[in-house]
Amino acid sequence: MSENEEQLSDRQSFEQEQNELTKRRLAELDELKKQNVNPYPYGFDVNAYSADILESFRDDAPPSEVSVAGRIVSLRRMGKASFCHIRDSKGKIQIYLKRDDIGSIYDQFKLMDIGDIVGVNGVVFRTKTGEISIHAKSLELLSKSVRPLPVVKEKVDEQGNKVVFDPFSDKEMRYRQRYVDLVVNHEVREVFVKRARVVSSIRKFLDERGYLEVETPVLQPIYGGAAARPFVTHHNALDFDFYLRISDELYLKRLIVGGFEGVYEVGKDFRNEGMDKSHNPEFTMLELYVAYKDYNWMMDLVENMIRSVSLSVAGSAKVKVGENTIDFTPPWRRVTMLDSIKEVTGEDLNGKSEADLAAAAKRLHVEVEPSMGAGKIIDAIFSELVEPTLIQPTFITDYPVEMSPLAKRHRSKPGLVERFELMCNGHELANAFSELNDPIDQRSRFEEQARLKARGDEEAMVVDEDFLRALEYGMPPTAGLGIGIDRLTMVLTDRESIRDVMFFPQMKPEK
RNA sequence: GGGGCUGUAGCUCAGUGGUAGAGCAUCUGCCUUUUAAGCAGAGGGUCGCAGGUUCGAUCCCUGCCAGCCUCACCA
Repeated sequence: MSENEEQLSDRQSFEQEQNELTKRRLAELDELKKQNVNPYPYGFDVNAYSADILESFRDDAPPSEVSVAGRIVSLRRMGKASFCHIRDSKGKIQIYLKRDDIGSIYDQFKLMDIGDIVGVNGVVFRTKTGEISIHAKSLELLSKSVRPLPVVKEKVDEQGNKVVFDPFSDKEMRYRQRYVDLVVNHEVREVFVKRARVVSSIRKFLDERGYLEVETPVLQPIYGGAAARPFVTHHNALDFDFYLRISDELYLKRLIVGGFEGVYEVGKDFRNEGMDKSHNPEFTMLELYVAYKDYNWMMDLVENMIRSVSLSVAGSAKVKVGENTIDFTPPWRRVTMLDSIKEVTGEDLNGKSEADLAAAAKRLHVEVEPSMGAGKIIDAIFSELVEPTLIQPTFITDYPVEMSPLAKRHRSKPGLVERFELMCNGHELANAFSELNDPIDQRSRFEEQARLKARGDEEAMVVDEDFLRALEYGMPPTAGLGIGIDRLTMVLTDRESIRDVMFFPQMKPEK
């Protein structure tokens, strides 16, 4: 079937899909056109918003006239007078329409429905039952809705709690048709407003310190900077397969080599792996690299930055997340990975051989594979036993070198690197290190990764010769940081699924 | 990938091996300050898809599709 034929067939199926409700609305649309009403006009002069009107209304003030626009979300018709609520970007407000006041417009209004977008001009007043409303002098259809919206009703009970009836709650539909979710479940909108504030407050914080926001390639000939499987795509003109980036790291460090002393990028990374409550195939990452600094300095910066983000987004350094209250007030606890394991399990793994580590894992009922090296065993014990216990923001420091091929060796602890992860609410929020800038060591670390890859580790890194060449020219000592913006937003908005902080989380295509 | 749960009207959900149900929404009538408006009446369904068992399947069985939870994997 050709593309055109498919489109044609889609249109036919849309027509077949029309049910009684849709047909009814299409008939109303025709009737409005017959009455010379343009159901899709070009604009409307708005001069007021629902929430502002409700806030500024005074019973003893002279009546004020306003023009508002929004979507009809509830409707109560009583013969020759009607009430409806319209929702605009700031909230909703009741409209009162009386036939004797608006004449033929009232007949047009009878052809409108929940879901239609209207502009209203009228006078603000308070009804008998006390609700601040707009007494319409005119009403104009701004967009006719031909597909019925879920109708959610709510009331406030005696205790002052909002009770919702028939909520639009089907998760699949809420994600696939986020536009409906946003219209009907208005509180969803708040999450995304906060998300935008997370990003803008990070930008403000970093810009104020003089770091330069940059953009680096999403399509990369070699992927790197993280342990993950990539997506592959094809460039036709070059006849070459590119990878969608799994991280920005190696490009940003090239810019440090080039002489920028502080660069950051906020962008999408793509990882071709499983999906769950904290993983989406594409996600947003902040990466920051600052020359002449190390990971200790970076911990200070992260504390200050996230405190400042929390203040901007939540209005406080303390945030309620599920059952817990998380306090981002610095300083945060800093503990080495091995010490944290010792605290939780009583096992001192410092300097232990691989066999000793495997035995310790067995004692702790942590499953390990024979193929796992020392670093992976330690990581497995940490992930399973320690990570879930870390609710308050905590820096876990000094990781085994074999887990961190891009991090600089620890200045005093053999076998470890200068790396930290920020743990919070039982999850990792950030990852950072003193960046490895020794080109000889970097080459041998890549070669070790290549050996792992040859052994079947699909997530091992590949050797990036151009990146090595850049390091050979010389990179200053540098501190690097990555923060998962989605996960940070989850904490700051108290959402337990990454899907709830993304407008359009990945879904299998509808059939 | 394993396990569990789910899919019935526009929305939220009951339900049964024998013509498919409710509330809200919709439609008709009445109603000029209602608010989960109300009163009276009416219409609306490929019971996710495809097979199988059966005289008969929305229900039982198998496969598939999609979603959620969970484990594994994974930053």
